[in-house]
Amino acid sequence: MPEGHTIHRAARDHHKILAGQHLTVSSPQGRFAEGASTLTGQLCLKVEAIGKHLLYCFNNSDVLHVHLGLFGKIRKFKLPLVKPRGVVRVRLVSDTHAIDINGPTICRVLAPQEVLTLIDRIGPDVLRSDSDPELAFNRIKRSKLPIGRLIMDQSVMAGIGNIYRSEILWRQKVHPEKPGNKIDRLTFDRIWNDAKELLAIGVKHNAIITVDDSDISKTKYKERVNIFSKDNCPKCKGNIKSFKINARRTFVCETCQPPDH
DNA sequence: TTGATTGTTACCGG
DNA sequence: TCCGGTAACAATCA
Repeated sequence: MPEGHTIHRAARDHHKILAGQHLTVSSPQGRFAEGASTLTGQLCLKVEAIGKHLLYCFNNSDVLHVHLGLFGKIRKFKLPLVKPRGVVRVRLVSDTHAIDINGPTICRVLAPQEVLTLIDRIGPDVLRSDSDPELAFNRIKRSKLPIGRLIMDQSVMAGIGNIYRSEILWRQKVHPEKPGNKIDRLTFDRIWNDAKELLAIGVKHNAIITVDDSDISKTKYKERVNIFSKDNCPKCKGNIKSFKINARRTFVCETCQPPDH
């Protein structure tokens, strides 16, 4: 489920519900996230997203670090507590709400130094105002790897997932197999800015929307994207080609995104 | 039951 | 050292 927009939306939402409160942290099914229950009673200071990572920061300088991976889910409830659905790894309870986290690949408590190490290996996040896109461009321009791989490499730049990758490169007319070192500055800026805008739309609507039509939030998923998992290009009607980059499906219209130039 | 999936990491071999 | 491929892990649904 999650690309960067999902995590940023959760962070914003959870901050409202949890910050400034002493939480109860538990693991209802008994599969304990490492050390999480020790956070019970701690004051939650803030919740923030860095790339696809969620950080719940507490008064004692501990941080609950969550990464949803491919299948992780977050559910939010108003009190009173309801029975957990599926295997809930961690349940965070404030005065008003409960948050259940199912299926994360990472769910653990970090000490301050570990948080710094984590932040250090995450590239600039397109959704954060404190990000420096220069760092991403420096990596890309020195790499022979395909741009489709680089923009989804969270250490190069953070936030883009498999759907946004195909959609952004199509919108910017860049072939996903073009090597990073052939991407000029203007093209990189277009990719970065488009990612920023699209993910922000994603946060707002809680959905991946990459077509330009307005009032699109009510339509079906398939109508919100241009080429991902589609057969024909909405612009030129030509065939969409599909292949894998890094074991993930990628889509390209080789008419609108010519392999050269 | 099988396969696929909006993710990431570790490990191996070239 | 770099890079591609593969497996592993997570949960759910068609």
